[in-house]
Amino acid sequence: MPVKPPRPPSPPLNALRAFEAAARLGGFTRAADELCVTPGAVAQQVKQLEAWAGEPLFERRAHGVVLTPVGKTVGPLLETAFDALGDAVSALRQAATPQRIHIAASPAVAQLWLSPRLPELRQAYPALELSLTAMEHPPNLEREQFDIALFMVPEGAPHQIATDVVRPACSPQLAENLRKPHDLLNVPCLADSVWVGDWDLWLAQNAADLTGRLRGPSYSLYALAVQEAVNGGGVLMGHECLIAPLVEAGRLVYPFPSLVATGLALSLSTRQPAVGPLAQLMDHLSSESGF
Amino acid sequence: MPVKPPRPPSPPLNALRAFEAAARLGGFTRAADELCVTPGAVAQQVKQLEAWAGEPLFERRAHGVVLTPVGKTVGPLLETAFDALGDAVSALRQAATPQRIHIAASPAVAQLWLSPRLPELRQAYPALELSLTAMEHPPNLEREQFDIALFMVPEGAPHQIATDVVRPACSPQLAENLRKPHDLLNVPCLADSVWVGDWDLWLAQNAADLTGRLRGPSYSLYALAVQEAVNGGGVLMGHECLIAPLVEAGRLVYPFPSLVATGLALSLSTRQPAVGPLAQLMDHLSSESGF
DNA sequence: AGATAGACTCAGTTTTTCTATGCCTAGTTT
DNA sequence: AAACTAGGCATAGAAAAACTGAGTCTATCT
Repeated sequence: MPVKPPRPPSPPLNALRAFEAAARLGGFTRAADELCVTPGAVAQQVKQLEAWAGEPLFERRAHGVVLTPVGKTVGPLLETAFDALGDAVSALRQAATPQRIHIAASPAVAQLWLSPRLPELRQAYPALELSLTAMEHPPNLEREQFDIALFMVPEGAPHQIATDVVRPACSPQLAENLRKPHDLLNVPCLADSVWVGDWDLWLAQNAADLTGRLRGPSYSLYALAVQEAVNGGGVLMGHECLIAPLVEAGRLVYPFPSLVATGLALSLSTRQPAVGPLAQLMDHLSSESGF
Repeated sequence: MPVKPPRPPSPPLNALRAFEAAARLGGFTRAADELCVTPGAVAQQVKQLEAWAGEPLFERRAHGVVLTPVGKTVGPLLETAFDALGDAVSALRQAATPQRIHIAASPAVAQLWLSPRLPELRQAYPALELSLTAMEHPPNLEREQFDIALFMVPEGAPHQIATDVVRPACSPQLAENLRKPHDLLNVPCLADSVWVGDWDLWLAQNAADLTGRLRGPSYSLYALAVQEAVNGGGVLMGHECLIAPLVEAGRLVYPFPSLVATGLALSLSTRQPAVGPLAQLMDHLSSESGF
């Protein structure tokens, strides 16, 4: 009859969070990514929670983990709880510093779409403190401290700003050598390492026999490829909504008329109730489809 | 336009918990008590959260703290969130180790009421691993890892096992010298440092003029006072439901017939849905009013 | 005026958490 | 079949966070 040991301990909150993320995302690596730590850290936290519970919560497989029955029971409950916590934190931020707005965007969108519009935004809302973070994948707005996410996502999301269509684009000089799709074999075709399928997509509709036969450098950032195209370094698979300003300015031209939809759309998302300055900003950005 | 700084950080979970407890309980000291840390630790956590939010959440006063408007907004949200978290944790414990039951009880109840009943309980439910923690104040079952709390609380709570009535009690030998209340002036009157008002309460109904005139040692644990009374060391203000076994065994007697209700009741509480072994145990204990 | 309750600060220590590294396993590709 | 890859595991050391303890401070209460 142990009367002494002070109290039965609560499980560490961080371990619960790590488990919740791993359960929701289905893997330690993805959880680690969301929590901005290494997968090893998540593994340790989960192990700690399992030690506390006295039961394994995940079954370890070679390619990822699967929830045990106990884990399956608890996962959704924790998810709800952390959602509530996220709401509370968000309310705190909203109440304490409503003028501080964090925007997340993919690197390409941040540099090509948003960056040119920022000066105007700052002028329209001088009271706001806008900060912008570039990241590959859309953050989970329930969990991460962003107010707005601006990403290319599969069509159908609310607040769609523009559907994504692609077509080759290059500098005016280079365009003179391009009469028909087969001329692409003679120039560098710039590829982006994120949107790798773009060329194949367009070729499938326009010159299927060229698939896989184009050559050219690839870039880790789409904006770099765009820069290269502007400099006449090659033909880019252009996402219309991103390079529109450069086309209007005449620095890029479209050598071929055919455009192909990627099935994605540039879309704006936020937490459910956008109020105050955030709501204004959302409206402003939504209406901003043209330039 | 800061694009670099990895991500806007989430507030530390522990700071949120500390704030939530402080907001709910209305003070750092009480929060510290619930969290099993020192008040200084809570103060630091809260300060950390305030630093994160960029706004004070509490207004510091000489006698405790009061929530600022922002704090008032966020407090209830966090409370809800941590309630949900508590539910999830509780479900985890229930799912992982249903046979492990933690009981919290006040020291007096633990030693005098529960302890004698434990052997029988263990025999009735051999599969259960019962552990018992003694504490002064009832724990918050939503937050602390107890399955059952057994305390003297103001009457009206559900699962009341016995209403609390007091009357003097002493060893049979000592009782021979006690014919009328005024004889109490000639013997040590044992007092408990927790239930300090007991004597006054009884005297008020039976010999108001003696109030404050009785003398005798006081004990930090009621069970010590009981032991002393059994040994003939003085007259105890006896809580009937706690000393009943000793009275039945003839080791204590009641020298005066008058009994007074304290307005408290021994009651059993648990989290909402008691299921499985826990529910059985609850039933067993509830029905256990007599001995 | 003195006592008190409650919160604050700060330094030092303890505890927790994270990273870095290398290893292991089981699908997938060649 | 062999090599490759994705994802998890374990460990040690390093970094960060949390906690304690002691001494202060300041409005209320007596």
